[in-house]
Amino acid sequence: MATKPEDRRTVRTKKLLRQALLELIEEKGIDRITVRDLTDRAEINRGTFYLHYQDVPDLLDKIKEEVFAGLQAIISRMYIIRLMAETNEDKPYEVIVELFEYLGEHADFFRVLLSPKGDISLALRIKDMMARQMMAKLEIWQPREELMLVSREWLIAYTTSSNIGIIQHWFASGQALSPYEIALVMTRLVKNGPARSINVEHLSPPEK
Amino acid sequence: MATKPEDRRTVRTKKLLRQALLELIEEKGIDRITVRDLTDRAEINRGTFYLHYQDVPDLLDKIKEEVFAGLQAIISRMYIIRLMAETNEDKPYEVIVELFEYLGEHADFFRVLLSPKGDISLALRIKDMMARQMMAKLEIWQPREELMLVSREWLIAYTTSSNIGIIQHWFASGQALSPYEIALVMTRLVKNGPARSINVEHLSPPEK
DNA sequence: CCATTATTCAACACTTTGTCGATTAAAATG
DNA sequence: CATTTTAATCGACAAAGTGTTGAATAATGG
Repeated sequence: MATKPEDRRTVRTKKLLRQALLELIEEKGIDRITVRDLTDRAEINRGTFYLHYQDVPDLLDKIKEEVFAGLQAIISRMYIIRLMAETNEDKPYEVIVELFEYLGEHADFFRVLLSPKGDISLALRIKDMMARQMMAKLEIWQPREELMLVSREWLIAYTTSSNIGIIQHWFASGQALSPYEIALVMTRLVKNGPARSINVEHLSPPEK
Repeated sequence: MATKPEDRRTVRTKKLLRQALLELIEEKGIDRITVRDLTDRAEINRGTFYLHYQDVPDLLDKIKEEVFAGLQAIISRMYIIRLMAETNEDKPYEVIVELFEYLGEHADFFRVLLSPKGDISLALRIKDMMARQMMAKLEIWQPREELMLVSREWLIAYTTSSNIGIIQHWFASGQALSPYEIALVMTRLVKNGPARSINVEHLSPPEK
């Protein structure tokens, strides 16, 4: 991946456009952003935009690619099944801590793009990464699908989307918890499931 | 809500626009659809569009409102906590069956809008409906938050997004399961959680 | 049948788009 | 430092989309 170092000017232009895009998405949503909006905000010539990108979605795609590589690296080390089956102490699974640390480092990007005004396809791509990883591991660890309560397909759909949901809510909360704390929350939920997490034995049903 | 019955012509126009919009979203995604695209596809005059809607997002909003009412009615009868805490037999929670029946009745709409090319805000709105409902019930059923493994906030983020994930995957699979079957899958996952669903006791770890 | 109203049609000014050639400014190179 | 290379700017362009208008036409409801 060691490509030629880019001209300082193009680096500056791309950086300004990235920043302008994130700001504008937050302000008016991913649609409704024109090339002129971007270049006005970034204070560059409109023609310059077309020297680097085809259109607004293309710019977004290029920016996404930057973070995908790092994300893929972490997710590929994530053994959700190991988390489910092995870890017994009340400690967060380390790779999940790393995941949230990485997300936090690129918070300006993820906070905007995983928000309601962001880009649905980003969340889907992350989900897809997790799903592939999980399917590969699951086929080895539990080859007898008939022993499972639900088939792999549905378990994966369930788990990946709940994980994304926790990530999205973490940013929506303004990253209220530390990577360690939120990883612990996720670990507990995955290991115990939602039902046991409410502590059924101590419920106070209104009338019963 | 018993408003004046609409002129046949406006009913026809709105129906054609709805159909055209869903087709075009599927073909080219929610962005990139122009008013001209819509009116060409619907075979109506471009000016007619503006007699009913302000712009493309406005049309989408109006169409969404149609199904929200019905959805809200079902979700308000959904006691996810009851599902978690009470039901012990291996039967799907009835309200979830109803939910999937309703989704199936409006499959043309949900299939497109919950897909990758669809509208992120629809899924978020449904999640929000579920979250409000769940928070209200949870505060009554488990007033002592400190007894829970994770706080209400995170439990709700986890549960609602996993539910949306199952719904999205159901449409992505071409509604491969019946409402009863998919409701059973969801019931099992919510009650047992992902970890127990893989049947940990019978795992075959590669080397261990 | 008639009054009402939705739709059509052509036209309007305006914005955005994508591209282009010529010019200017900055960076890389030796 | 001087020279070459390349990025950015500028103005202009046709094409397409936007949102609105007023007059003509057609369908509807009573």
